[in-house]
Amino acid sequence: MAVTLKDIAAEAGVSLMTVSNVVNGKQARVSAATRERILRIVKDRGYVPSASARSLAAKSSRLVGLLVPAEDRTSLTISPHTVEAIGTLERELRQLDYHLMLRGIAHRAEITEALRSWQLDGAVLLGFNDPEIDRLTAGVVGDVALVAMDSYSENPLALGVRSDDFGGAEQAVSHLVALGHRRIAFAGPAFSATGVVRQRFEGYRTVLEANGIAFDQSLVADVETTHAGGLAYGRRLTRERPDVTAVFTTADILAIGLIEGLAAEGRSVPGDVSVIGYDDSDLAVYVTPKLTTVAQDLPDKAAETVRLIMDRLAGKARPEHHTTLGVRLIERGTAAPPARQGGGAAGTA
Amino acid sequence: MAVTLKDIAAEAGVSLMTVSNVVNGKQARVSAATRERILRIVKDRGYVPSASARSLAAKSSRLVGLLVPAEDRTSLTISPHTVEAIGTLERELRQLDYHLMLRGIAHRAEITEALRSWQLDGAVLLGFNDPEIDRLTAGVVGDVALVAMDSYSENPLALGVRSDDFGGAEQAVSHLVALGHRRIAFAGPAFSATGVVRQRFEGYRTVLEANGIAFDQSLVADVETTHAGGLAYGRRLTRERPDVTAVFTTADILAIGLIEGLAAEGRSVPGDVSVIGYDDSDLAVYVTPKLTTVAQDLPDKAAETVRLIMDRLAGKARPEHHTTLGVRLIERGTAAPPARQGGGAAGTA
DNA sequence: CATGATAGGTTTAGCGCTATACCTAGTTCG
DNA sequence: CGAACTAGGTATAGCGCTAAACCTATCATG
Repeated sequence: MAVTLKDIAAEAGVSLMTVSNVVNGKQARVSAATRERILRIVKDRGYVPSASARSLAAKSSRLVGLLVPAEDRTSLTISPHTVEAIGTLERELRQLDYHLMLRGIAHRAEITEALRSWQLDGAVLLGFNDPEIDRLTAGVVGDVALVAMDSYSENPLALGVRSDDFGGAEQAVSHLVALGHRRIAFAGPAFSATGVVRQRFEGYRTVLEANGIAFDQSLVADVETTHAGGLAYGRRLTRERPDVTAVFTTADILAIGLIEGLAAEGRSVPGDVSVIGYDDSDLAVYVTPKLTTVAQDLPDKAAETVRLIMDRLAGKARPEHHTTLGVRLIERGTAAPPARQGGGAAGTA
Repeated sequence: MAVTLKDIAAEAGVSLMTVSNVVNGKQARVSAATRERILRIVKDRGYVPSASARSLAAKSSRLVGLLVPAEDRTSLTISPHTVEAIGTLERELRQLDYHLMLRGIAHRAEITEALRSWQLDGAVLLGFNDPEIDRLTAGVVGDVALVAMDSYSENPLALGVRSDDFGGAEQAVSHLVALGHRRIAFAGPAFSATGVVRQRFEGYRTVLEANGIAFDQSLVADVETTHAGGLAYGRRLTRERPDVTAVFTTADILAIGLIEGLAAEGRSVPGDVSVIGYDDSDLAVYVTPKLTTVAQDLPDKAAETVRLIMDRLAGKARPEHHTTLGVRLIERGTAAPPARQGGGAAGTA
C-alpha cells in the first residue's frame, strides 16, 4: 500500500493531526521546525493524500462535475467549440486543487445520483436547454454549487454564466443595417420562450425596429444548427425569398452551409447576400471568404464559471445569480453592402 | 445528511452487511424475501452509495482517469476530433458504472499523483507522444490499468489502442498511385522514431517502393498540423516543387490549408494537384470539393479502450498489449488522375 | 501569586462503507 | 446419533483522513 499520514507521523515522531495540519497548510499551532521536518519527510516518501478518505472525513470532495446531456445509447453531445471551455474549466479547477468529473446525464435521476454519490462540491451544466435545467435541478438539495452555462433559466438554485446573446445579435444586425441592408433574415433552430436563441432573436428584432425596418415573420427561418441545415436553407431562401440581401445566423456551421447552399444556386457571398455567423469557431477562418461572426471569450466564460462556483462554496453571496459576458463582432469577409442600391444611409465609406 | 446504509439497515431490521450485500448484488446468503424488502426501502428512501466511502473501504474506486497533456498556464490540448472518442469513452464507462475524471497533465509527477490520490482503477492517456508516455509511465506502479491511445510505445506497462496508421497511409498512397500519380509528396509534422506520423510515413514510403517509384527525401515536408501550416506549405510547394501532382497529408486541417495555399498560387485541387487528408473530421465535408481522407472509427476505438481496461482489471491477460483497429479511405473530391499524363515520364526534372 | 493567554501540540470520535470471521438453527449422512 | 454441512444471517475491525475537544508547558500581567 501507499504511504499514509500515519507513516509520516511515525517517521516524524509527531501525531497524525500535526501532519494533517501541515499537509493542508493550516496555519495552526505547529512550530516552523516541525513543519519543515514533516514537509521534508512528505516529499521524501512521496506522500499523496487519499482523496476518498478526505472526501469522507471532510465535507468537501474537491470535485466538480461537468454534466452534459447524453442519450442512453449514444455518446455525449459536446459541441466542438465548447471543448475550449472544458479545457479552461479543467485548468482553472486544477490550479485550485479541484478536479473535474465528466458525466453524461441521460435521465433526471442521474443528476442527483451523481451529486450524492461523489459528494460533488459543484457542478457545471453544459449544453442543456432551460426547461431541462429547471427539470433537472428541481430535485437537487444541499449546498452544491450548480452553474449552468448559457442558460436563461431563472431557477435561483442554478447560477448561470452566459454571454450577451442579445447584444451579440444587436451588433451583428446593426452592422448589416449600417451596410445598407433592409431585408435581413434570421436563421436558427426553433427556440423556446427563453434561452440563447431566443435572446439572439430578440436582439435581431430590436435592431430592425430601432431602424424603422418592419419585422417580417416570414424572414425568420427554423434551421437546424448543422451544415446540412444551412445548405438546405440556402437553396430554399434563394427560391422563396430572392429579395433577402443578408442573413444573420445563430451558428458558424449553419452559416457555412448556407453559403454553400447559396453558391449552389449561383449566388455569391457577400456579393449577392451577406451572411453573419455566430461563435467564431475555427471553421470561420477556414472558409473563403472568411466568415464575419460574433465571438465570445470562452476561456473567460470558463474562468467566470469557476469563480462563481468558488464564491458559492466560500459562502460569498453574489447579488445576481447570473453573469453575462461581453461579446464582439468580428468583421471578416462575408458581410458587405448590398449589391444594387447603396441603401441611402452611410454604407462603408 | 443523506441516507446511508445504516439508515436502510435500521429500517429493514437487518444488519449493515446484509444491506451492503444486497445493494452490491452479491449472490451472498440473503433470502429472496429479505432482498426484496431491502431493495424496496433503498428505492423508497432514494439511497445512493457514497463513492468515497466505497473507494476507501474497498480496493476499487470505479474511477478512470482521462489524462491529457496540458501546459501549466494554458488549457488542455484536446484535438477537436478526439471529442468524439471522449464521449464514447464516458458512455461505455458509465454503462459499467465506472466514471471518468478529466485531468490535465503538465508535469511528470502529476500522473502518479492523480493515480494515487483518487486511487484510479484505470487511466487513458490521450494525446501524448511516445517518448512522453514512456517517461510518464516510468514511475507508475501498482495494478492500475493504463491505456495509451495512438501510441506505438513498447512499454508493456501501458496497453495501447491505435488505428492502423501504416495501413491508412498505404491505402491513401496506393489510391494516388492507381490514379496515375508518380510525384507524391508527404506532408506532416516532424516525427520521432516511433509514433503515429512515423507509421504513416512508412506506409507512404512502402507503397512508393512497391510501385517502383524512387523515394525522394525532398518530397517529405515537415508541416505543422494547422491550417496555417498547410497554407504556407501550399505556397512553398508551388514555388519549389511544381512537378508534384499529389500530396498525402497527415491531417485534414493541414490538407484544407494546403488546398487554400495552392489556390492562392493559382493551382486547383484536384485539377492540378490531388490532396488526401487524414481523420475524416467534420471539416472534410464542409470544404469544396469535399476532402478525400482516411477515416478511423473513433467510437470503436474508445470502446476497445474500455474493453482493454476492464480486461486488465479483471485480470484477464491479453496476449498482445496493443490493439490495432482498421481504417478506411473515404474517396471524395480531392483526388483525381493527374492532369497531363498518367505515365511514368517524369514531368519537369 | 493567581490568572490568564498563548504556542504547540495530542486524543477521541467518527465519515460510510466493505472484508472477514463468526454465529445459529435446520438438514443431511455415514 | 453425532459430525458435517448448509442457508441466512451478524459482529468486528478497519480503510485514511479530519473536526473538535482537550492537554501542558511557558510566559506575561495586575
